[in-house]
Amino acid sequence: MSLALELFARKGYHNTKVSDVVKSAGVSQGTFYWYFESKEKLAIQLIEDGKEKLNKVIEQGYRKHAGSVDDMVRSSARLLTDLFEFADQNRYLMALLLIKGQGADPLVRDAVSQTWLTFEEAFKNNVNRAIELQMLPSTIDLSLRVTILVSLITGVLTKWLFGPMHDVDYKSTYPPSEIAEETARFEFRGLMG
Amino acid sequence: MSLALELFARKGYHNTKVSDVVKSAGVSQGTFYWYFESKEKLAIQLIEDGKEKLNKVIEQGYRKHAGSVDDMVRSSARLLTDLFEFADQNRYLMALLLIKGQGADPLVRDAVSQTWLTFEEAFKNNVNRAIELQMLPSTIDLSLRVTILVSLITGVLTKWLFGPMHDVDYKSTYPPSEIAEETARFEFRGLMG
Amino acid sequence: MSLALELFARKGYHNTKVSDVVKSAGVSQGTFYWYFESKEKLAIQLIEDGKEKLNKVIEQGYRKHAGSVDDMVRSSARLLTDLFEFADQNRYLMALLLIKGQGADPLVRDAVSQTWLTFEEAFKNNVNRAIELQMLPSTIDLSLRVTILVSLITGVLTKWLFGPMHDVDYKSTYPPSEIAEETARFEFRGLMG
Amino acid sequence: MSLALELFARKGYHNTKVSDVVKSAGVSQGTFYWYFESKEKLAIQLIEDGKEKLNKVIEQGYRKHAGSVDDMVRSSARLLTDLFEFADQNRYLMALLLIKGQGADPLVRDAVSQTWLTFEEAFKNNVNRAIELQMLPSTIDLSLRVTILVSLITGVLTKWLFGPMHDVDYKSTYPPSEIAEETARFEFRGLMG
DNA sequence: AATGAATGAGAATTCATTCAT
DNA sequence: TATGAATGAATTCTCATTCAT
Repeated sequence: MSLALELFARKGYHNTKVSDVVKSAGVSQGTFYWYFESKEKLAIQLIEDGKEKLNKVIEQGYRKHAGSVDDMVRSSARLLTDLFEFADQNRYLMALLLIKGQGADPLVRDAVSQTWLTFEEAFKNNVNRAIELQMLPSTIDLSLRVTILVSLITGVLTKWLFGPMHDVDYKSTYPPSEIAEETARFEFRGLMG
Repeated sequence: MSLALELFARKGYHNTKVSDVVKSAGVSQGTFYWYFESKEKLAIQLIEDGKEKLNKVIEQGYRKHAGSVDDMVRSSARLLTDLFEFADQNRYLMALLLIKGQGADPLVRDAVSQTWLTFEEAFKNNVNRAIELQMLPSTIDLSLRVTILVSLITGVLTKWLFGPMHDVDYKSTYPPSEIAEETARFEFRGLMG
Repeated sequence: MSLALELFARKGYHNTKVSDVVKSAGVSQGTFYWYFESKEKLAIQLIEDGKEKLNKVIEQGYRKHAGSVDDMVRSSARLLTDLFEFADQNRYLMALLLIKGQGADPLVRDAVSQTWLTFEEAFKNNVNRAIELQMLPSTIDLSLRVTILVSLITGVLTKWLFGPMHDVDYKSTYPPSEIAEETARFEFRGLMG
Repeated sequence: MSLALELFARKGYHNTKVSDVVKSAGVSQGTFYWYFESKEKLAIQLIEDGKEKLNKVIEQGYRKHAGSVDDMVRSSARLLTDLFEFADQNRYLMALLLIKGQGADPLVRDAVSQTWLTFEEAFKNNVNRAIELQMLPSTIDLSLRVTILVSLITGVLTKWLFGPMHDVDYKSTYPPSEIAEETARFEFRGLMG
């Protein structure tokens, strides 16, 4: 299955044939259909499994106590570092979620979109929590700012992971912590208004 | 051709069949091949035509004179407003460039990637210009910040245009100017460090 | 038309597209159909025109008077020299008749076959004439020997013109007269029994 | 596969559609591509398999010991009888090699040409052997005579198998042995100079 | 559980021919 | 006469899926 994930990530959904998947796994075509209902279902399952893992990372960073501004930037940076590290260790999953999934069939695309909806929801909760704890000013356009924030994070993540040419094997020169801190600074300043 | 663009944008490259394109245009299958070498070449041509138009928008916003900080935010907001308005009026093109292109065949993907490389280059020049004019502090990690900036812009653009579900017909509640201004503020604060 | 002949000879009937023919002639596709009913008819016409020319060559060599054995070999060699020279000057025609024509459509193939039937007939008449003039012994298996004779001639002609790889641009090291004389010797000895 | 060979022989390469082949075999179109990479590869494989079989026939006739002139004619006649019998039992193969193959695509044509190159080589070796054994005079133009000899054989073979109209179902009135003997006589006289 | 041969519904593309101008 | 855009039927090939073993 992780072999299939790599293939989807590298070649895209449509350019990954069932025959490619079984070849890489060293089994027969028929065997594939004993394990998976269809190619589409396999892709959806891969995405949903990935969604769970991704959510766990974000939930762990969920803000619990109030703190100073410094605390806030630091905890944001920590969460983003976790996220970037997770992403780096799950490149094929991220490639499917960030880049290749949208070229697939409707149900696969929906699974990808759901993943990012959940992701955004988690961030919204986190920002809301910061407002509750009065670490951030409450503004009317919170939703817009969170939108921008999530766009910033996925945008940076994509570029950091895959570079400008969307190469699955791209390796950024920046370590996760550095990109996370810089992004957190953008985030903080942006959210502070 | 713009009909094909819409189809690519809506259904993706692989799920848009040549038969769909000709049906929507009301011509025969053979006629398609009188005008286009292949489906792949058509997609590439659409992307390259779009790239030109997109570049024109950005070039017009190129910074010429020094100015105050306020000037800078305002001129950035103006450029972004132009960009968002262009994107809004060329939703199908942007869908292909931002979302659907990466699911296509290698040469099509390359054309998309080239478009964003050029895009990033233009922004880098613009920021460099601002540094020359001493509107921005020169920092070592300019490249990283521009990367983040471009990620921010494409991320916001994608979400504003197509919403969280990547729906081609999505309509944001924010007008171009507002999203542009808010993004410019993020940008400015981020770039100022 | 001679351009079409060359294309048929080089690429074969099916691999020569009407679009190739018109391109080489510098006219439009439509114009082709003003001059020729169809691609098939064009090929047939080319073959039938060639048949006429080929027949003229053989008819000129038709035996009129009795002569010595030496006369006979010499007149045979002369006929074959004429034939080989004609063939050399009409390589594209010969390629179509000897090699490429059989890959074409039924009616084209028939035209080719008819050409060789006529060719064989002419040789049969010539041998008959030699028997009448008592230059050759009358044998029961004349027909078989003429068959072998014609096979010999077309076989040698093909190889001499196009070499072992059937290359239209092949150039034999033997001049027409030499190959003709050698073939005539084979012929004479064969026919004499 | 032998069904495909028959179709190629009867209708020619281009007029034999993959759909014809699968229809005659009673399988689906997809099955064809399970067994063969492409129509072209199938034709090439058929030709190369045939080449092997044809070579075996000629190799068995390879001259080993010196003998009288009579021996030579007899052994030549025996080889040719074998060849004609083989050809008669492999009419479809011979039709492809002798007639239809040249109308096909370049790679198929090359496979056919290679077959005849090998064939000629084998005959050249055989004649050389006869010269070594001093059964034939050594002459300068051996190469020319072998060329003529091979032309004679393929020419006679073609006519004997398929008649003047190149009809795959043609049946000559001469038995293999008779045509072989007559051809051997032509051959012998020709080679003796 | 596993195989691998078989399927068949399309897919892109080709090309001889037609036709309005 | 000549054009070139348009046609559509035909063709090769693909590939997710099925099924007998």
